[in-house]
Amino acid sequence: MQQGGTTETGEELTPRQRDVLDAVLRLLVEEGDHLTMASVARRASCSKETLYKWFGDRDGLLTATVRWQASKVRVAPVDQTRLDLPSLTESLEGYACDWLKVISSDTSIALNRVAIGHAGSGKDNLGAIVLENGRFAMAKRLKPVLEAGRRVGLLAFEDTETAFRVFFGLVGRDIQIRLLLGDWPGLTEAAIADDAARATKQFLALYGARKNP
Amino acid sequence: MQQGGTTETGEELTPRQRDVLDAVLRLLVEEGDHLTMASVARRASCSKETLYKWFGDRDGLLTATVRWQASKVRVAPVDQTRLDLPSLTESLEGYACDWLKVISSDTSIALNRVAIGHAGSGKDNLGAIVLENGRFAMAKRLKPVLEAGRRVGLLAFEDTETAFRVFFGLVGRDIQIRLLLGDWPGLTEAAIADDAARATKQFLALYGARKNP
DNA sequence: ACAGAACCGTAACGTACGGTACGGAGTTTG
DNA sequence: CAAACTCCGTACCGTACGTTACGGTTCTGT
Repeated sequence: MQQGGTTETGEELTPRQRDVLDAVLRLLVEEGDHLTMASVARRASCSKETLYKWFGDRDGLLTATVRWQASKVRVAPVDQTRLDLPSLTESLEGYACDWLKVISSDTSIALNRVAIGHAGSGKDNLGAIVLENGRFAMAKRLKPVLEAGRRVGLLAFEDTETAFRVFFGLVGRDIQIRLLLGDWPGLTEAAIADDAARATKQFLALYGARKNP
Repeated sequence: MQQGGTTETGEELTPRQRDVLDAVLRLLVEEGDHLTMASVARRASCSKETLYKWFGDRDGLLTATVRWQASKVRVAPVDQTRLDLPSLTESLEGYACDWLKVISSDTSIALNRVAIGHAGSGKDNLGAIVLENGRFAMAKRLKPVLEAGRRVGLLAFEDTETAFRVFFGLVGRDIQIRLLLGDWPGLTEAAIADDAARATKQFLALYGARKNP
């Protein structure tokens, strides 16, 4: 399962350090895991010695970068003031849009790629960090909405986790794996909106409560 | 390496060469992309010179390995003799089972990881090969079934591609990305069967002809 | 049996890169 | 100004690994 890990949220970073990590992020998008400590130092206009002093080693730098990006992505939770079918639909669609935008962003793709590469040579836990701040964070954010929907009789399901995973599948489908493998399933703003609407409609068709007695 | 690799299906390989590629496959599962030419030569009991003579360079070896694995995975197409709801359901469930077994296998995970890593440092087209023999091959295999189902009035959809992708999402959900990132969503034989049945049921609920548009 | 090709094992070469050391410039403290 | 600290730029070191080279052994055809 997800190990709790040190819950350092990527804070206690100086502005200068954030700049460095942003440079790493940009390099990661451009060169993938192929970036070298020298290229980072050059791009960030800092010395390698400083990199090692701040982040320990290459893996530490990568880990800090993943954490830093994760701390930036935190989106506002979907809050439910009044719950009716239109507002629930809107929440789900907005959530799906957010999610599709995240997974199709250059940064997310690059980060997932490097985390997956490291998961192969299982040295550090980049994969766990990415998973914790991606897939699991999104679940934590959506589940209260699903359960609220069930409480007021708009949704019907037994297991929240299962329902979430179905929604996840309906939204993401083959998009993430294709992007990671270098395919480009043309995700425009409009296509994302369409996808979000379709996924929401289908999810409601599967888990929407029938007319109550 | 000089590309020129067109539609080489991984054939014209001698048995000895296949043995070598199988060794690469095993090493890929064990060490990920971290394998060295020396380790391959040692494991396969061949000389490095032979590796370079046969496969050109490291990327050529990896490409040949991906092609070789792809040529092994070819599963028999789902054939439809008579089409009624039970047989369609069975076809879809069987297909989903196959697919889940493939994506959760050590070999598939290792291969997807290395292909994704290479897609990042976009040097060769491993990602395209994996995609072509994975996701797209599965689509080619299932689409005739879906269209046959529509022809006899069991299914209702406009775009076959869209319907396929929804089924893909319902089956795979978050499983592949979690496996690639090193998470282990406990996929037993029984869990796979359950998942396949659930996905099929939900797909029929969405696209079964009895349903409203 | 013999020549030549194919192949194995190992050694050697060159380079890329992670990690370290050091001098110097800028800033803070006193 | 001086001492202490931080950090940049660069040179340096050791190692890992891709690639090549070569001597020795097995296989193949005549």
